[in-house]
Amino acid sequence: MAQRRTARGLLSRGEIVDAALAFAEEAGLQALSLHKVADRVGVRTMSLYRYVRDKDDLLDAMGDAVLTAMTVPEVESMTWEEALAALADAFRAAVRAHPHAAPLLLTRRINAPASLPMVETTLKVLTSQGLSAKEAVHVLRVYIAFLIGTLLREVGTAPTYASDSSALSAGSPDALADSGFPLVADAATELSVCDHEAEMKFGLAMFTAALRERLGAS
Amino acid sequence: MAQRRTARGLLSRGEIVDAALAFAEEAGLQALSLHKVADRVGVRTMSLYRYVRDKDDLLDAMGDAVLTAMTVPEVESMTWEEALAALADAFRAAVRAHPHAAPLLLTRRINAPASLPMVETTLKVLTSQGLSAKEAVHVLRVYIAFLIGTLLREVGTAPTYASDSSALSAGSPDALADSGFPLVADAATELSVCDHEAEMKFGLAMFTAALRERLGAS
DNA sequence: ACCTGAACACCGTTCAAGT
DNA sequence: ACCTGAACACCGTTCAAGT
Repeated sequence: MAQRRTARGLLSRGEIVDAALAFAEEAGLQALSLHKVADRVGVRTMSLYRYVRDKDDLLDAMGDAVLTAMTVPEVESMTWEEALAALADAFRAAVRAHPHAAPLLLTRRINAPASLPMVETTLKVLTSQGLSAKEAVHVLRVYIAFLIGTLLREVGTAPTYASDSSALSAGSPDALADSGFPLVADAATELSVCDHEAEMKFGLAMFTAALRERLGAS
Repeated sequence: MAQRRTARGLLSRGEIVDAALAFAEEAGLQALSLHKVADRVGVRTMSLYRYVRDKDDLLDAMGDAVLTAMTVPEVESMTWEEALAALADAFRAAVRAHPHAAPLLLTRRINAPASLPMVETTLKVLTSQGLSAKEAVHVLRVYIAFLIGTLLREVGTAPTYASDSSALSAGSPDALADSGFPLVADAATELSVCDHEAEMKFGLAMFTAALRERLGAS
């Protein structure tokens, strides 16, 4: 073991985080343990503690890494509508690259510097349209809340991408049709299918419409 | 122990779920274990397995219970704007009643029948304004994504309601001002404060504006 | 039918010890 | 400085056993 280590060079925080991310995508986040990560990295569990304060610290670092890997688009030459769509796309791509790790950045406190490039660019788009810093922050929060809710739904199809089209609520159309709720029954077919990309586009269109009105009013 | 049991009557799934919810609010979700729940209920760990398949099954039941406790408002006499606001309010109240358990219903798959009353009422409001079942489902999903993202932010101030005003991203205004991102620095004050109720209202207003436009167009 | 004792493999984390 | 062995209290879960 010590040999394999020296052969590969020193252990590092980055190597540990990468191993943890790889493990999470293979086996799921619940299966992740420091013991398993250590195994994968070829080291004994306790060695991790030189690079990682905690299991929680590791989880934070994983979320951070996923967010850092996001490529923030160049928005200079775009309309604001295109820019917001491109930002959403880039965020979605980063999340989909690590669906099992995604909850770490979607649900843990985003206090990471890693989120700032995206925030900065979004604020640039919004303020370039005449919003004040204050208004831009409110609009940013609505935008992010929508993105998080939408991506959580997409990625919350937790176990290993079970099926591509997943229900909003109860499983089968039949269960919904027999639920005893007339409008749910009417919409059973629609409710039991979810095209994540289309839903994202639909929501972005609503968001854009609302923002356009707000911009016009100012 | 057996005495205490028979004195109180039989153990039940509901009693276990209630104890688990109470424990989660006191000690946090990460501290929740079947051993601790059993302790609280006055029983040995293994007794729980007669009422609960799994720890996961218990967590599902907890989320379900929180959602079931939601009082769906009577919307008959309201405008659709008021109805959507009342629904959001009711959902928010249910979530805030169990902030530590909230992630269970906000991030786990909502396949629960418990969500159907709220879905039914929302669909009623939307279709009453002339939306087709299909359109109503799309709009519903945007609405729910926004609510989930927003409430997750509010409640994600995880540990025991640490502070009422919480940051979107990096902690202190100072850290944001020194982040090297000019627009983030400009908005540092706004970014470091978050009035959750006001943000919810702001987002609902945007959602309502977008929906109004969509209704007018059809 | 309902609860328990004993036991399992596994977990996060510590501390003192090796090189 | 970096890694490890031994050990800790605690997990989720099982199985066979009590009443």
